[in-house]
Amino acid sequence: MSFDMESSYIAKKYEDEIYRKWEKSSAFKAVIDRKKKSFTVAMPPPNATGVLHLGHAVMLAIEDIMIRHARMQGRSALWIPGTDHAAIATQSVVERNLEEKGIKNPRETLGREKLLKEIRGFAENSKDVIRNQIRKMGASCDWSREKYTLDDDLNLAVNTLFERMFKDGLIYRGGRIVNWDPKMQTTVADDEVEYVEEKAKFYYFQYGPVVIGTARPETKLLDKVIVVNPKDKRYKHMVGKEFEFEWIEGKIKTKVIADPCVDMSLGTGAMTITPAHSLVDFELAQKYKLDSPQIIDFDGKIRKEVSKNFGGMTIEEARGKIVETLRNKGLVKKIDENYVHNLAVSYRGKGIIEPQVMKQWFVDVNKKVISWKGKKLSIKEVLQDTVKSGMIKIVPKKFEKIYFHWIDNLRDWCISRQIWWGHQIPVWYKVNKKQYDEFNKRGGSTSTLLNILNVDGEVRYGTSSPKGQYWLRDPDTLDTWFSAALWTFSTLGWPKKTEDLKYFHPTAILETGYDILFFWVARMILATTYALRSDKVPEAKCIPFKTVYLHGLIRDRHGKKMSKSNPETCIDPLDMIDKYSADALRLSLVIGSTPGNDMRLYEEKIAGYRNFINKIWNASRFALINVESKDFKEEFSAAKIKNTADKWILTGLGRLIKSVEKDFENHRYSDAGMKIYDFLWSQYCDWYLEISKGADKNPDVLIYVLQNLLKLLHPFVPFVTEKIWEFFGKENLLIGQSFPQENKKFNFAKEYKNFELIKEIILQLRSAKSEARVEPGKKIDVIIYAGKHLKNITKNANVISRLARLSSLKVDKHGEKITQAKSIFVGDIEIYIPLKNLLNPDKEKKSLNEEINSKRKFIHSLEQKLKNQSFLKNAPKEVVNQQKERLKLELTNLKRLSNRLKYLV
RNA sequence: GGGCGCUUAGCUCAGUUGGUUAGAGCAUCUCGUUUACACCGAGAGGGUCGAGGGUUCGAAUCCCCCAGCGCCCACCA
Repeated sequence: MSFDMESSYIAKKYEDEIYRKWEKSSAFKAVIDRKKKSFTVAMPPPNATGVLHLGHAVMLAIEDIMIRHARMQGRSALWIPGTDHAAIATQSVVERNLEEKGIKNPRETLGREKLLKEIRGFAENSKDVIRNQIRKMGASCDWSREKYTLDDDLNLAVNTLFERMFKDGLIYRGGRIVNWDPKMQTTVADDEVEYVEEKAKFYYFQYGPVVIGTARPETKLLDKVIVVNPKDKRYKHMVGKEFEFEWIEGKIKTKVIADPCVDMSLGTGAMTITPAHSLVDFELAQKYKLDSPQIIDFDGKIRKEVSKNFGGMTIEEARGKIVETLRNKGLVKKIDENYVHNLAVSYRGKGIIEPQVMKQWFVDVNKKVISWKGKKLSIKEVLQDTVKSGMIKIVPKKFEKIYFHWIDNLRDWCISRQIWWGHQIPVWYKVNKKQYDEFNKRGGSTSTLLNILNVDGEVRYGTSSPKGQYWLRDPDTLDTWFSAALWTFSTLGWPKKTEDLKYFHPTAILETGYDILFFWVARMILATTYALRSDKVPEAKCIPFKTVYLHGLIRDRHGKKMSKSNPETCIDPLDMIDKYSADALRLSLVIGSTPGNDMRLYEEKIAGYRNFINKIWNASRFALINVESKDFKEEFSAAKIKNTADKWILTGLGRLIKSVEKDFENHRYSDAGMKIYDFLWSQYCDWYLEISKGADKNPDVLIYVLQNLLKLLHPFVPFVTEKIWEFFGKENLLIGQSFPQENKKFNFAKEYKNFELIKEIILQLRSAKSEARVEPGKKIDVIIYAGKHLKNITKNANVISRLARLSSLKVDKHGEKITQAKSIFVGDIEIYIPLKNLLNPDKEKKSLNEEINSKRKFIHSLEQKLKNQSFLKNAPKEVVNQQKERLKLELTNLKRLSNRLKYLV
């Protein structure tokens, strides 16, 4: 064994080298082995837009723990890495960069092909950056199976699924109200709309016979219908009648209808509707077969066709002007300046959402076409069943409720986006010559144009043009979550029937942040159940994963979201790796975090775990210094263990392993990590190594426990443990070792208990102003120097009598006859008690009195309890006996305390 | 408006089916440095477990109510 361990662990020096070693060893590569069970995790693909942030770091840390643990358990563990093209996010970043470079309106200036080339270059570049960052975290993923959502084979998967859903009528083109982002010029899904509270003006206008309230006067240009509640007495007489009166641009005719959806208590109880720019109004208009004229165009301006005076104006301009017009006509009744409402903004682009009626592509969530457990079910129903029936478990459970609630409110999913970066929709429209020419003349960039041209003819699926003239391919792309939804099986080769797919799917667990439960997790269930289900494939094989583990978000020390705009609290994982090691960062992200709960992170926390990493290093260093290479045996029998301390640490290790294994089963990674942390630091180092210093060491046990601890720690802190493993001069890497199992032969319950008692005694003696010392070269394991006048140290009366019981030490009934140095044996451990260091009698008296008082109180309450009939009747016997014994003990303690007090006086 | 959480030491958080006198890390203070480690060791102080009520022999834990904070969903004409 070569020995060149520095006195502290230098992560920077080793981490990259160790990662290369793992990669070279093909330890990450998952092999199909029918004798083994598979364990698959599909890595949530980071967006190919830039840099790794803490959200990725926490995901990588937890998943790597799962994977390394499974691998060490002997399962064929596959972790599929990859990246996501992140349609809107990426395109908007690239467009912004180009604009900063001075290229105005990049879509028009560059055109489709050139812009896509720009984006592709950008994405390739960030993919490289991300790959390296994933390596920096120590992620043991199978790089040979790396995927990208725009790879050819994943493209094929997307198109295949689209085709099938299209033919099943699950994907349809429909004119419905969608969330339109005028800034990015695209639709976004319902889930991608965020609401931001905003203070705005709320206007009350005289609208013919009624007063209406609105925050958006500009949408009222063409309102022609008044809606009231049928029960509303104020308006009952008007229902069904028509009115003619002066409005924004001259006289208009208006009809009054009644519908129960109107809230009488809200505003004036009367409203007008704008079907083209409000979901509720749109649904009402459909119910009563009303027109839904478009008022605001796709650029967010008033349409010229709609208004002579306001056409072409932006919303803000028009709003002011319209209110002015109405004021001049005397129709403004009141303006509420402090109206607070929620402004809908796009989750990605932060553009203000304008609802628009458009023909777009949707996934029907209510059509019953999936064969599921003997019935034809809808997407919604299958989504519900997978979780309700327990096929898929969500950790923590509270998210199951949130999931069901989401399904209840789920509407058809709009999957078409009017951007270019992504999977182009594989459908073609039959148009006439005029439409064809016009489309091409005007650039044909998005389906917005198809809407303007009113394309409404035959539609065919295909990735190449159907035969015949005048076919136009839909220029739009699919929602990025559509391809992401296929991630677990498209990465394994679907639609081809690959061996990988058969062996590694369904994946064991999906680990991700709870913030994308709906965006992604639910949609994966949606896509997988539909895509994989057939008569030959049973339901249980048609789920993407068996468990969903949702981690919390990382927040700064004040509980706020970390954002790059605040560099003071924003932590860059790479900085932290550089400063404190990847291992320390990993621990800080895992320990103290419970699934589904947000966690606060700050630098001191990471520094704390860096200290622990160093502790592992030094404990190993100490052990290795003390043991020559051929000095220990890896296998030994229980009979060879003689020392109490050895028996104690081995038993403790067994218990630790058992408990850690249980924690892994229950996804309690934080608990598992904390237990190993505590065992290594507070038991192995603070007790076992200290004790071994003065004694004849048993190198077998010393090394055995250390090696087991390294194995236990490896999933959490792979780098440092692997590096230390090298010093054992083994051929095989630690990553490929098997995870420790409890060795039942090394279970010495009696000695374990004894040693725990010794620890307690020593602690009590220590707290009595004493010192723990180890004397080299002596036979004894522990020497305790207790304070002088031990007889006056009240706390230890009990200790002394317990010591007496355990040893041959003679004390009188009050335990106060120890007046000089003594050494006693507890088992094979000798405790040496010289008396020195005088304590302050006054102080002692005071604290003694306090203690006696609190003891009295406690004894009183115990006595009350033991007199209580219902306690005696109902409490379990063991508890009663326990309490009785305790009372006895406390009474003797009280006696001793009182005696001690007398003695002092 | 509907739903879901959270509130435990100065700070960050554990506390598994109710069961000894409620725990850890950091921070603070005191002492120490011996065969690994100052990124160290030993010790101390610090909590009416958000408020109130209930169930129970026994509640941080279960139930009710109140307060504060947060999240999700819906919607705001």
